[in-house]
Amino acid sequence: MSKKPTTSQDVAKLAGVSRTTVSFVLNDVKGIQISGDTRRKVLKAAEELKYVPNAAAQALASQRAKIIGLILTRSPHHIATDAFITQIVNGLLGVIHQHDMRLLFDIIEPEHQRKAYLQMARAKRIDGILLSGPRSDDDALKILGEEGFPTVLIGQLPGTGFCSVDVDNRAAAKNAVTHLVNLGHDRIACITNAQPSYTASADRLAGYKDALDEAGLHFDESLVRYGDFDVESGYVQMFSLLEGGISFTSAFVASDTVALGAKAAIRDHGLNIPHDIALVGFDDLPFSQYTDPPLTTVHLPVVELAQQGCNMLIQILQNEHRPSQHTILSTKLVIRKSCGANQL
Amino acid sequence: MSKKPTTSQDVAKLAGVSRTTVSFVLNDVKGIQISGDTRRKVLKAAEELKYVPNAAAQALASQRAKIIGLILTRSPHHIATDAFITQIVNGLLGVIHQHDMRLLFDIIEPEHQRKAYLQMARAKRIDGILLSGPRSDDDALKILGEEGFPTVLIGQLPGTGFCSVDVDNRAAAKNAVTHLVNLGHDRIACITNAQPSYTASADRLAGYKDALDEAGLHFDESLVRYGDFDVESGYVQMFSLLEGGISFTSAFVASDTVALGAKAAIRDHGLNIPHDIALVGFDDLPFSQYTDPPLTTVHLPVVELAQQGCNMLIQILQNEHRPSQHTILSTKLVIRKSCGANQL
DNA sequence: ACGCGTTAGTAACGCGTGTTAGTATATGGT
DNA sequence: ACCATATACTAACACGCGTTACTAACGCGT
Repeated sequence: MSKKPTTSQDVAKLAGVSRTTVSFVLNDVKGIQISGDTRRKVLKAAEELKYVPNAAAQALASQRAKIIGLILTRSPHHIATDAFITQIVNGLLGVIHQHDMRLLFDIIEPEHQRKAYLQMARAKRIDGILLSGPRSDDDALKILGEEGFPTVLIGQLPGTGFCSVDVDNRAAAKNAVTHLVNLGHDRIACITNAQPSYTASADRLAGYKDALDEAGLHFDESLVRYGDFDVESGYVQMFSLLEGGISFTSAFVASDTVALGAKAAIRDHGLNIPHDIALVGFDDLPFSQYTDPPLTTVHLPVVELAQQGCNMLIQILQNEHRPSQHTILSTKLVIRKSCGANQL
Repeated sequence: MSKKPTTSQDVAKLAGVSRTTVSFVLNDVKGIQISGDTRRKVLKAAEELKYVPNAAAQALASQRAKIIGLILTRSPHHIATDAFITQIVNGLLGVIHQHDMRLLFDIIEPEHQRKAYLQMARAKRIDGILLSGPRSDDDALKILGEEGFPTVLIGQLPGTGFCSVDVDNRAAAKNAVTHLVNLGHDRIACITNAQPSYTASADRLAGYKDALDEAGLHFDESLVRYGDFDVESGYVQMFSLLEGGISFTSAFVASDTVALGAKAAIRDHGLNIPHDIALVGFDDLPFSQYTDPPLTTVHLPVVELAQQGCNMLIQILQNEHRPSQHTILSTKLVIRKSCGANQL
């Protein structure tokens, strides 16, 4: 059967030193003198016994779990089609591994178990939290802030003291819509990526309005629909627009995933992209350049967002000071064929 | 600043009982008699102090971390476009939450840090491992088996004693290719989802051969290409086929992601799907029904795979016995338009 | 011989919880 | 009146490690 795992005591015994010395050597503690001779003995013994320190004991003694938590606050249904997660996790793991930490991943439904990540924080199961998709009506998050728990938002929550990493959704959206304006469109529909309680969603819609304003175009409420993260919502909302009786020649869809659904609806109406309706998305998901026609969209530096957010968090964990930093990464409009600009 | 977190000792003091009693009450220990009166006192005190047990201390004392690890053994590059992860995680979290556990997520590059998850297991950072994409040349995995660490594979590794959850890739591929045969195709190309060292990839290719055999068709090596998880590889390999000089009227691409790239290559050659080339994919990713034309593909019950795998793992963790169980879930061919069967 | 700093190492406590073995009080049977 | 048994709780140890405070030995100048 499975014998007892080896402890640092075993290593100490084999090396002929005290457990303290083993700890000093293996952790390479500064300001402590250990002769090269015993150092080698300890390392050899540890190697021989294949010693791996017990994570729980280490965490308990050192008060650091060496785990950071990535929390998404969306319903599982919305997550299912979210192509970001993969990229976020990817960016994160790179940084996390560098610091010899691990990633605890969880999805919290805003309605149900809002306090789940509060628990994890209080239980010290995780040293810090990276929270994607923060919502203003999240009181667990508020408490986290009051208790001073190391937290970094991917996204933003104005008026709170949280560190955050984000893009300028509003400016990016404005830029995308202006591109359509410049192509001669004056009736531009809009489908958001989500309900407006998500700040990113509200900001992108605001950017859409900004572009219309600047172009002197009338903002028509009946050309606006609210997506809900997933492909179906894009299909449904675009369908609704097309049946709405209000004509339009182009659409800004604030999410590539939602745009995929919108595209299908346009096709099912026998219309051509970009000839009948020019389409611009948002996010630049991995598959977006392979749709037919390839989707013009706003490139979101997701991997960098995750990396910088993670670096910020780790910095907070190391120094105790926390300057309430806000980083804004830049986006870029990627012009492909769905907008009609690259026709030939 | 942040005051000291409350311990069970604090709860005990406030409730006027011993720490032991607090533990008994909060853990609802069976076979121990506690009067309803003190039980209430303890619960009230815990509530009042917002007591949350320290995870590390619990883990150390109980020898159970209440964390299960999801390990993917692929390079980050391959992960980036993997649309499965989201679904796997989703299925997993549902089950994990039911058991009051958490998910540690990690991606291990086979080349570099193969032993990383061995470490996590030995450190008892995780109670069990769910491993997706097992490879036969993974010696860390072998050791895990020898040490009897609770492990469930999503996928298969014949000849080892690991529990596993999988689909019958071979039969599913055969079924998909037979569908093309029945539509009258006799020159059917094949692009695999990955290198053949991944068992799933080899199995799907074998299924392709099976279908040809059964139909009395000649297996032509020059109609086979090897994909590499991502969209680009599909583009490149389909390009190679089209330039190969060997004519074919249909293709079985053993991954929807790879098929997306293949589709783009076909389009860039000015060919029509399904008229010139009928296409069948594999996986049924969320976006596959929204491609143009919608992709005929083999539906993989990813969420169920994750759920059943997780249940299996938790069962192993609870009972000590481990029957080396293998579950095979069924797939289903989803016929859309890319194969040409639903033309009208 | 003595004092003093430096080097090399250790004993012992604390982290916060689970759990076993044991104690004190009430209950019931003869 | 006496023992046996159930009830309701607690003292004390264990989990494995980090870390502080302490000691022993050694060198070196006076």
